[in-house]
Amino acid sequence: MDLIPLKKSFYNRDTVTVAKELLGCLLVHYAPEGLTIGRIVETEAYMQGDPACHASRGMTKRNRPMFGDPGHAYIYFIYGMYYCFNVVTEREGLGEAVLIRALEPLQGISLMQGRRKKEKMTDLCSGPAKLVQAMGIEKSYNGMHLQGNKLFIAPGDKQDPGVIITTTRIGIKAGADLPLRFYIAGSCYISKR
DNA sequence: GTCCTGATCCTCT
DNA sequence: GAGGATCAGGACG
Repeated sequence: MDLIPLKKSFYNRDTVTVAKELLGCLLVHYAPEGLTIGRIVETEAYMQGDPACHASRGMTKRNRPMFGDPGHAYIYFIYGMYYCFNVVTEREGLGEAVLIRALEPLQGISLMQGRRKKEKMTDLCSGPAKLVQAMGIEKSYNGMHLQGNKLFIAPGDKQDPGVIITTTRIGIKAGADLPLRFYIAGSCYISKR
């Protein structure tokens, strides 16, 4: 399969479109310990005017990467223990992003199992904080662009990712009724609930 | 400065 | 199904 990073122009579009088209794409991380790859099976869109979006109340030290160039990573710390991985979308300065919520593990499975201290395939990447752990993504990647050769997203090997289901988002209160969560129908690697 | 909340996950019942 | 871990931001005084 081709492991060529998606171009900046892919991300510099409507956030919902990017969130849908990221489904089926591959998240690739060349870590010192080895290569891990996961197929994106679940995303959520966070947009301007959305109370749940960190950027909805202007720029702060924490959310500054969200206002950067499209195609940058925005990684943020939550609940004192976990990190979530987002990709910045739309034009620079707008402050929109897509949260990667779940992956189907493809390569580096044993590495993921070691990092997660879990054996089951469905326990490796079935949640935003889990996949960050399994992929070995660190907070130092915050604000980094995804066109390099360490951490990036590549087009999926299949043209058609399958049927995309649109539902309301998970685990948030503000804006909970907005249909901004997308996942691949039938995948057993999504974060359920 | 204090207080509260959260785009979570894990470990019990 | 419920509660704890654990900390940075944001709201308020």
